[in-house]
Amino acid sequence: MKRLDTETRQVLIKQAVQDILSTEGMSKLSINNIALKVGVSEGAIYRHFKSKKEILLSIINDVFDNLVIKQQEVANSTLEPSKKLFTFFCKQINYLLHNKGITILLFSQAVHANDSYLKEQLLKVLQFQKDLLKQIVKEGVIQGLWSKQIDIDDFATFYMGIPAILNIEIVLSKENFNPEEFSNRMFVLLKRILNP
Amino acid sequence: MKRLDTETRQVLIKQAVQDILSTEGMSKLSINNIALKVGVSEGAIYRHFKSKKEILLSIINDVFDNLVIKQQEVANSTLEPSKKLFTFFCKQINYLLHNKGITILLFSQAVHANDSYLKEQLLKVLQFQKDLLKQIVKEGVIQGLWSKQIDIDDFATFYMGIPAILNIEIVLSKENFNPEEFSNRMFVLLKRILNP
DNA sequence: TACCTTTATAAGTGAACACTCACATATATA
DNA sequence: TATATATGTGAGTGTTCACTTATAAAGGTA
Repeated sequence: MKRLDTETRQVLIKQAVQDILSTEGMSKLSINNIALKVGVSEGAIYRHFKSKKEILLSIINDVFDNLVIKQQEVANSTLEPSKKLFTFFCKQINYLLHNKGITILLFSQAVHANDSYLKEQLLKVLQFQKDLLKQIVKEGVIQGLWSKQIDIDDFATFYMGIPAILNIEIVLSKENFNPEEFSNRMFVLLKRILNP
Repeated sequence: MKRLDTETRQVLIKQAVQDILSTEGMSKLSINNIALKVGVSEGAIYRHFKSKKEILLSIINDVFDNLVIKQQEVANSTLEPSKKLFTFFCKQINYLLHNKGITILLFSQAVHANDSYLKEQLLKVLQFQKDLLKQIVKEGVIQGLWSKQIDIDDFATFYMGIPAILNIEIVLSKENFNPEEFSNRMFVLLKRILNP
């Protein structure tokens, strides 16, 4: 068997996990199945991660680095709020669609997880995103772009329903699903709420 | 051990399942745990349901009889569309809050389930509700109550995000969560989309 | 070349899982 | 009271699970 250093193996293991999640689902995510997909023995998995939980935590960390931080950059940028919101939204939808395994992990495991620390970390990602969104909307309202009447927290809660429902739509995996179109259509509805 | 007829036992078993789901979560839903909660042996469970899957299917059937049919009555009633929508929405939120176990089952197991028939049945409930909602909105639009510009299917997709996100909020189980208020707040946002 | 660290495997461990079955007995009916 | 049936138990089944361990050997370094 070809030998690879831990860092390379870790990446391959996490890719296998995402692959299994998006094609076979949460219930098929066993160490045995991961090992099969990577092409090594079960024991080899434990050479690079100390437990199954550690693999999932590492993936959540990647979501933070690869998505949430990027969204934070958008929120803190000098773009006008309307453009910010759209970019923020698109980044999220695109990420979810190109990382279906992670989506299932985020929105299903947050509920299903029996480990409280893992659940906590998953919910932290969702909460962080919600807070960034509130920051953007607040700015738009202050600038007089959007209605002062809407409750920003309610809007943010409402907004988070879109990725949540997208998760279900991904599982339904409709053949004729167009992510670009989905983003635009949902954004139209979001704007209808915000507009004065 | 006190003996009860199958129908009574089935109800008790299903209650135990919902109880476990809402307090311990999906991962603790084992036959052993159900039997413990009911106060019988594992074998006794199989006297009344032929498999674990059959228990879940029976519960989904109850959701149809106790919620979806009631929502259909609302949709087909002579109430004005705005009142229909509010009643429809409240029935759903109330049901979800008083049957937290079922909510977790609907929105998490639909994604997590490895059994395709079970998944299908869960998604059928969600689809049926979505169709009823579209019927109500269509009526309101035709009557000129709501904007002709909104895409009814998009609105229905958007709407389904609310119970999906409520599911996550239920798991977070915030102490100061007020269902009545939540319903009203979310409904305000829904109306903002619909209004011309 | 000899040696050492890292990466791998194969064969385990015990626990949990859904589910079965021989057998027991409460309860309804004859 | 005798009998049949429905409801219960407890000790199994085989499978899968996450994880461990003894051992091997690849690959870099001396």
